[in-house]
Amino acid sequence: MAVVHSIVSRATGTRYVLAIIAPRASLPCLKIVQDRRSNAGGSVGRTRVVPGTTEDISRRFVEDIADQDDDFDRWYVDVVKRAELADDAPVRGCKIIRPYGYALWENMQAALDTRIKATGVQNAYFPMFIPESMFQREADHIEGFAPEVVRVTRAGESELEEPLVVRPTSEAIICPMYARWVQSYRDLPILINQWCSVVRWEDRPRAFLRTTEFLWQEGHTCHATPEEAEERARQMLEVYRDFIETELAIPVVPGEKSDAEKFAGAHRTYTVEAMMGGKNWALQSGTSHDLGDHFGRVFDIEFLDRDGERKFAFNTSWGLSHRTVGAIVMVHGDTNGLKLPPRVAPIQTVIVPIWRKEAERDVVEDFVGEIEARLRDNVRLFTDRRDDKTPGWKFSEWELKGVPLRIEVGPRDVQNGQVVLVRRDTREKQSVPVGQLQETINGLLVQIQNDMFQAAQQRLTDMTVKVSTLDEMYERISNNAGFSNAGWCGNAECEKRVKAESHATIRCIPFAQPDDPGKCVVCGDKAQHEVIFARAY
RNA sequence: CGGGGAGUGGCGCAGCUUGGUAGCGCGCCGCGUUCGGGACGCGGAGGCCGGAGGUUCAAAUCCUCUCUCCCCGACCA
Repeated sequence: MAVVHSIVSRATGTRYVLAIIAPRASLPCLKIVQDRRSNAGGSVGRTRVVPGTTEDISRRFVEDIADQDDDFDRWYVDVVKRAELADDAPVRGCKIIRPYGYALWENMQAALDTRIKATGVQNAYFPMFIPESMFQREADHIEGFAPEVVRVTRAGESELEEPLVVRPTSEAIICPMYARWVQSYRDLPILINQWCSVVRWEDRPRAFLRTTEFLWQEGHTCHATPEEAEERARQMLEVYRDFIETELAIPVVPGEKSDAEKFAGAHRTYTVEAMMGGKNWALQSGTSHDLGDHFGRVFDIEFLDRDGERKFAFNTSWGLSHRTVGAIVMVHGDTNGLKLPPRVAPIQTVIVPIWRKEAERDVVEDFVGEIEARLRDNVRLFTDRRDDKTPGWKFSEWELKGVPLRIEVGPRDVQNGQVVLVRRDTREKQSVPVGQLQETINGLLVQIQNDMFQAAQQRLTDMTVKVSTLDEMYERISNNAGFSNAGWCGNAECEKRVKAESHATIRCIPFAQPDDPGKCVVCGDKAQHEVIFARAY
């Protein structure tokens, strides 16, 4: 059935496999498939090994995203590019967020922004440039960010009298402004958020997950008491948890960071950690910091309290970035591409009209118009009317782009007054009479959102295992087996050793703790907490 | 910042060992036939071969220098 030849390119060391396949029909089918063992750059557009029968191959004739199990990182890059979420920029480490990816981000922004405002926070905007001297006032802060800070030293034709730092985060410019605005306890609290981009020079960029410039929101609050700041930090973490689980259908583990993993200059750092697909690595998906009065002291945010005492204010900061877009891709995606949660999907339902002859086209088009009129106001809808693509091509395309529901409308459907409705997540098809379409779609979108969350929750549960020995834990880590729960004595040395030996870090100390955390998985002393060890992006 | 690899139409690559003025697949444009799971035929457009210098009658190909990107390691949302 298939004749296979193997050729190794001298130039690149790449092995090519020529598979000549006898097809069902008379058309000869020659497929060049490539075994990627070279590290040559570039990925999109190549063809690859497709095991199976002739039928499989004709079905997946042009398959050019890597297989998830085969090479998950490559799969991620391919999907992001092919689904038109993002593209490479001419500047190192920077990415273009394309309209489809940006529409997704906008939907996420809207949902999160609403939640943030509901807690009494207002939006504002602070400049991206920070005078270097201001940035350097906080020692831990400058030390923490020094390797990745970009400085501007020239403007126009002249050297700047003082270099400007391009914000890697905005504490250093927001806190001095708070110092100016706060005189009395009556001026507190200040609750401000800003949507902006920040710049951190990165060595190993990955679209959405780690780029030189990235989009996020950063909230900065200022309080009269440590209790209030602590409460706010915890409150915003809960906002993130709710947002990520409800809108993105991604289950997370909320908890506290160890000292080593804390934000530079923070009193306490809280995090929500999610488990990605493929390698089951962790992704820090949102963080909230109780900064104590540290930044208040450094930046002179001083006020007269109601007891007549002068005091330094207590701050929090909290951020969630567009790396959560990457989380959606990695948590929900499958071998066919993206799978977007209905609540944030730019297109919730796509209509693919099908016809053979011009006469059919008119009939189908009328019917499609009727369907659009029924659905338009309640569903984010798009009709793919391109006539240079076949329906089959469109099915694959919209699956790749992760649209939750697809409506197929052909002449047969028009005749029966129904449509074929297909779920992206399960690929199940059903025929639905147009009269019931609106109702069915509304129900399915909710169902899909729930099912996606449940599936991710199931995997998180299955892939989180309590370990009691280092060997067991390292075994899991090297097998990409997911999260390992383990006792930890609280000693930074033990944490460091694990990182050096396995690349895994303490992702967080979960809020949900067992009655007895047992013994430290490293040194065997009595454990203070049960923590999650995992590799992270 | 250490180790490895690659730069040739939009994308993926071949050509280089053995110099002779660039080719394939996909994509793109036009026309026609198609269209219920990634269609096909015919006809087109598109490249000073990353850059600079050198050798030569002649350089994508040989030599020197340089830039960029990618992959693997140490740091990070």
